Amino acid sequence: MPELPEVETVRLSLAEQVLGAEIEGVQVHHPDAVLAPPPGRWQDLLAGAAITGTGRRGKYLFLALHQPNLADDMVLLVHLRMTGRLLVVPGDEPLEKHTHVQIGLSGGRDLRFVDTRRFGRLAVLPMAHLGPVAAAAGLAPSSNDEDLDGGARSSVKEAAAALDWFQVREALPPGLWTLGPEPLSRDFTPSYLARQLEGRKAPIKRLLLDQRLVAGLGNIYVDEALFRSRIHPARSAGSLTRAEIRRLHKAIGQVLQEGIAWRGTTFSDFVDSESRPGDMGRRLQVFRRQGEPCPKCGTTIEKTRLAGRGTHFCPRCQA
DNA sequence: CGTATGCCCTGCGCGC
DNA sequence: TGCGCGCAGGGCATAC
Repeated sequence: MPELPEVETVRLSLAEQVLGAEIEGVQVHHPDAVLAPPPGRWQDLLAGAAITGTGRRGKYLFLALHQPNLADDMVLLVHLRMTGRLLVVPGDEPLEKHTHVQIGLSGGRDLRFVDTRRFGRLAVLPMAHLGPVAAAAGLAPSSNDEDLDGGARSSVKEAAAALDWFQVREALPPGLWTLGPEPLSRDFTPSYLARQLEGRKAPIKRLLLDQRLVAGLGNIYVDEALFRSRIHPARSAGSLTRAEIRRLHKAIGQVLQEGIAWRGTTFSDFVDSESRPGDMGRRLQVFRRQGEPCPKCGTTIEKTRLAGRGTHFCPRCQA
């Protein structure tokens, strides 16, 4: 299940592999995988575009696309959800089952979106319409002024018009516009976290999974951060002391950094764009370790259900 | 507004 | 060996 470290791992490997590549063709094999524009428009819209940048915001991954025909840069938005994979493979490789979108690149390679469970989604939109989200994701538009002469200029269309962006905007996931701060940025401070938790009765785990509070945490890293800060996942958020909030804030940063450093957690599906699994799984201290001894105190790790999710914790360390 | 629930979807592991 | 069932869960619609 790709969370922030897994999405960042995919972004980094994609940047190595496809930055500067040109898109030669697009085939949408499963229409449900694309939110917008309609599947039939992808080929014309993307063919000839160059991949000029990568970005990430929470669990959303972005590729910046520079199409010489268009006045504005575009963005390919990807959410991997549970089992989505973005793979770069030789273009003549047989299509793996559940390959929903196939993007042919210069150099005879394919960028493929493969997703067993079909929860993942792709979209193309004008970069300008991502607004502040684009900047927060680390995307910067490139100018078309330099590579157009007067004749070409008159034929340039705006990406907004080409994409019928009103429809595109309607189709985008609403959660994209309400993401909380990046947990590894300066915006995510202990005092911000304290303000968000103040007076809240909900279990701390449920709030940490809410992308509006902080962007990019999922089930794995929430369980790990709560273990490392010695807080029971069912604790009422408003009952956390200042010391506990400081510990939690620190643990969130550490566990995410560690996840990125080890290139993500692989249980079954997750791989980066070179199909390499991540090594963080063996570093996890409680997630999917029910029945094993707690690495700190030896007590048997338990698994319960909280906020609709499997929840792992040490009943002794996390009082 | 805050919170709880069900849905989407496929593969896998379990019990019989 | 085969079959059916439950589980896995991110995000969102819906209900209260």
